[in-house]
Amino acid sequence: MVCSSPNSTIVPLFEKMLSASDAGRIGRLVLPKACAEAYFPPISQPEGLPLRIQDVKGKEWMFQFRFWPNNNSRMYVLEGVTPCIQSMQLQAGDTVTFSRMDPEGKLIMGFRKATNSASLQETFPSNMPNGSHSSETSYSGVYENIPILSGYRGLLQSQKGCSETHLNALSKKWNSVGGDMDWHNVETPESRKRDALSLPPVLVPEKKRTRNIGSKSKRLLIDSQDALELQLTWEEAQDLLRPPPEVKPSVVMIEDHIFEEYEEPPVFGKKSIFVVRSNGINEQWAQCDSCLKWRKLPVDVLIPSKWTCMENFWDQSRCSCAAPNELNPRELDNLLRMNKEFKKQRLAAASQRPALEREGLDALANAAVLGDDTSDSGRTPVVTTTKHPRHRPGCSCIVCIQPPSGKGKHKPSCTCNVCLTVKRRFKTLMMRKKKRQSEREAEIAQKNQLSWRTNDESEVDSTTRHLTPVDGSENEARVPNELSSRSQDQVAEAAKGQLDLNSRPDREDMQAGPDTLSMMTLLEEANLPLETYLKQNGLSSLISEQQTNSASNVQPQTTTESEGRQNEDCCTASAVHEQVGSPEENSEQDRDQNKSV
DNA sequence: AACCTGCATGGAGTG
DNA sequence: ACTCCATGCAGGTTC
Repeated sequence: MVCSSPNSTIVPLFEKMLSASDAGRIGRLVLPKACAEAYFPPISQPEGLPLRIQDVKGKEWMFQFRFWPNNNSRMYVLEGVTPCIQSMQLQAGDTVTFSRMDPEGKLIMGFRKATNSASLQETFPSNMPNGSHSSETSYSGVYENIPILSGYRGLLQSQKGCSETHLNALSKKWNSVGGDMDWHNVETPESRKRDALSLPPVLVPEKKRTRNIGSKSKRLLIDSQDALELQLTWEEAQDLLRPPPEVKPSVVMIEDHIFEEYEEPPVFGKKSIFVVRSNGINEQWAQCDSCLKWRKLPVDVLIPSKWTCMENFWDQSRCSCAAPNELNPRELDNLLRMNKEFKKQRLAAASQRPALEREGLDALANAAVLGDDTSDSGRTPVVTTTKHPRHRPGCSCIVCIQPPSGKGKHKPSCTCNVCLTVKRRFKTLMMRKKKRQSEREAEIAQKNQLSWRTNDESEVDSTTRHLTPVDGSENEARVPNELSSRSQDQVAEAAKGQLDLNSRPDREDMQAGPDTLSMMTLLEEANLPLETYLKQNGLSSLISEQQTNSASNVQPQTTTESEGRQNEDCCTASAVHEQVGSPEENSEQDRDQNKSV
């Protein structure tokens, strides 16, 4: 098991699905070029250099990181991986992940078995002190996959082959509306058990299929609308996940948040409908599998996938299929209609989310959907709070507490999670805007300087310099510090207050360069007056609050720190998002330099 | 013969 | 047209 000092953070770098040849006996793991160049030490000789990588059990492996010249390019490989692959019992189709422990810069290798419920058994380094965990159980690991597919066809595509995997990793690990327990899933006998219980690994007996598996997740494109539907289907599936009966979770307290950890995989429960009566009373309705009558249940009960009136322990008068239906046809119709309507609206809203909200305001949009839905209230407005697994009326997570359609009665001084998040995210937007401006200014200044500066290499800025390929000997000497120095640069960058607290690392468009549409949209949004923004998001009640606050500009660092504690969904991921930005850019610079040399 | 090493080839995706 | 990368394969080395 990987252990780190309390001040260490584990930064997911990239992941690679093992091809047949990667997992084969040759012992060569082909690395995505961009990832190798961005995250591993630069090498200028084909021989490369030895790389020490620790696996999740704490075992250290020494691989040869090298490249082959190939078509005027390079093909990066890790040699000698066979023992490690075997140790992890990996095969073609499984995924290995590479992370870095900062500030030591130690490389860490994890893996994920290829199954249909992949992230359930993700095995990652534990002990991520600065990482974020939400209050969800490990079931949310499944949910974590959803954003990856959520309407961003480009997400699984290559972004120069690198961030594809990176994003994937980040989004799985650190994106977090639903929380993140992947990091909990350290290799344990229990997780092994989970492996055994999960769906079988993708079979890869034939060459053709092997190619498909190996042929990069980036090629598994998915149409955005399909993805949305898939997401909803997934979400619906999450509603059905229940803790296994008779299994007591172990409760862990981390930074005042209670985490329930289950050793056993979830079981499927029965779909039920939640209703809030006009008098404010919550109800849960479920349908008997035998007589198909609907029965009212206490809101907090979880029923198994097969459920009949006989098991209606909460209402003795209706614990038999012979008992009359509690709902008249009209009520039932209304109930079902509302539920259907809700789903439809959720789909529509998801596909029309504005760019700004894509930035990370999904939760707010969901709130709007919920609100619209309730506004369409019949006698029995349906308020489904099951935004992710096991959410029920009364749940106080950030998703469930959102005000209906933003028409909430939140006061300017409200300090609820939603209000804080909205305020904070607005501040982030403003910070970004400022950052862009200062960058532009710096750029102009730099251009001016270049006009009189010579091309003396000693004047190349450190970021560029440390990524410039050097000769082998220098390479070797630099190895131990290379990664950590990079990470320190990144940390320093983050410390300058350039964290994007709104970042959704799972969204490729946010990871792409500043010239992407979404970034432009973001900037445009940032240029909007706050009032406009708040109104757009139905949070006009916050306007006055913001006006009060705008005078006192919050220190970025402070924001970041408090963010980490307050908000489980964006801080860490955002930090990483920013962090990876530079290596990637640097990598590009590096490559350009290579060509020019 | 089996394994290792380095390069070549070609499918697939991108711009 | 170009890049990436999975995999093939020839030649060398080791058992």
